[in-house]
Amino acid sequence: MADLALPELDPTSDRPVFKQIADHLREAIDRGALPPGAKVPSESQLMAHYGVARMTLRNALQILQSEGLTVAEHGRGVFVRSRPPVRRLASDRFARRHRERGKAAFIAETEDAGGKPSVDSIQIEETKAAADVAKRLGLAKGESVIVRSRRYLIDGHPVETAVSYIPSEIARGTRIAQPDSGPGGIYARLEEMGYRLNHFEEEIRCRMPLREEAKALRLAPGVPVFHLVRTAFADDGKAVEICDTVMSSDVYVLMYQLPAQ
Amino acid sequence: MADLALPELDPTSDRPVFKQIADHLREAIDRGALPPGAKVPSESQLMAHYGVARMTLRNALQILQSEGLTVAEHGRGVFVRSRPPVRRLASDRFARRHRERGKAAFIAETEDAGGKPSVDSIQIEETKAAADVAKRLGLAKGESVIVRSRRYLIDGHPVETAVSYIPSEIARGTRIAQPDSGPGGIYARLEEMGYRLNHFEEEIRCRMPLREEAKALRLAPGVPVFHLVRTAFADDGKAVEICDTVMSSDVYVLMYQLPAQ
DNA sequence: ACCTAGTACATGTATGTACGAGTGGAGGAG
DNA sequence: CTCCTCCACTCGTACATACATGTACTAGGT
Repeated sequence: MADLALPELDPTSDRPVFKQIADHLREAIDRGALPPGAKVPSESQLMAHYGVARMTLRNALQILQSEGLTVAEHGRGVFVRSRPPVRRLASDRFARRHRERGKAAFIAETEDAGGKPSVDSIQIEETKAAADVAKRLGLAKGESVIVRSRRYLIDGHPVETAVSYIPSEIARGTRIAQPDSGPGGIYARLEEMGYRLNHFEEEIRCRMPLREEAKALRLAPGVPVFHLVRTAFADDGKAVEICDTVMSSDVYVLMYQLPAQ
Repeated sequence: MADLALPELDPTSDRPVFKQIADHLREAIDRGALPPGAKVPSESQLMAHYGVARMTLRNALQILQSEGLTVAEHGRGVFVRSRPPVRRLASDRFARRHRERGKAAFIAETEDAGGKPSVDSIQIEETKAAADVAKRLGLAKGESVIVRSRRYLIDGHPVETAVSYIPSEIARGTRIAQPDSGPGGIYARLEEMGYRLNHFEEEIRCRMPLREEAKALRLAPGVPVFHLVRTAFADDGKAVEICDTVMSSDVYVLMYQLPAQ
């Protein structure tokens, strides 16, 4: 703790003690005195250093945690998070040339990056489309859709959940309604069936995860998620699929190319 | 509080009390019993209802706040956040046809959406490019860049901060190095100067804000930010500008179009 | 050599108290 | 009637204490 050089509290400051302590630790992290993976001094050590109550300290540590700077591990200590964004999604990831290699976008990308992709929790059901889904797909309210849910993992770590909706009229009885949708994924099947894909629209939000999302993606506290809704349009201008995905923000960097013209 | 129908605690559950309370309140919010803007029962009311200590309650409320579901207002109460995403950035926002209308992207978009755009804190300086900036701009380390910082507001509320970097060799002595960059913004100036823009690349991350960012954007606790870095490429393939922006996630939804081909 | 119990230490949960500080309404002074 | 003071209620900060629970290491027994 010596090299940390944590300053003393400033009793004249208006800033509350627990925030001052959080500032000191944050600064130490920024400065590199507490590099990623390093153990933050324990609560008792910090209590002794600052001469404050444990609650005050926990409030300070809570701030850092909610900022995503640290993770607490029960019984072990508090550690500085290391968050190397691993995956980048480029804007040509759904290009037909990739699909023709016979691999779904996620699989191809992950292997290219040297990771081991996997998919689990695949569930398929058929239900009436909810209002927003129906709207995006251009369906009448109450029309039926095939719902494909699954979770993507890289090297065993969950990174993304995805739920696709395809009009039942298109997908019923096809391989799209099977757990294994076959080489090239859903989009390859759609094209085989004559729905030549024209373009995609992606809508991106950023927010804190719901409880179930945090659980499914094993997110540390203070980690927000990308919420991405992609709509696939066929050549006739009709939407043929929408895919609702929630992605851990630690792992993803999204990349897009925009025309200037 | 009667219509809230908050359940009693389950003493047999393994789930800690403060999390159970958070669950109840979250459920009430989801259910609509606590609509956006509604006042959450005060700490003392909840203490009476559940028969727990104040700290326990504050822990529960802290969870909701860190999830971005509520905001506490000192002396008034805790309220359910209403967060209508207002702005959508379409992927053609930098199309030349908009630029030729003589308005910068932000101004045009905001006015179209019926808001009053403004820009403040405009600062211009010239410094040596940091490593990552130099790399993106294809400059040698230590080469000089013009740095334009500013903050964008809609109806007086800050929504985005942006910092642009342009090689000094290009921008020095031009209007780009002036606080008012003129009609159509930086990109219009670059094209006038013969750097015909070819395409843009955007790189999007999502994370919790730093303290200064939260302050500059007046973010409530539990609100993450989009961190977007755009690189503008001229027809010769060289990068002519990069723009590093931090956007409040409750105000923005980003939209992109991807080709299928 | 191996396994186990104990122990020290870490964070997690929960109670209680006290006072500070912002908000807004009630009620009295002018 | 208006203004202002005061008070009740809100959340914010900080203290002290207790016990629960997870982790890692050590000493001891088998």
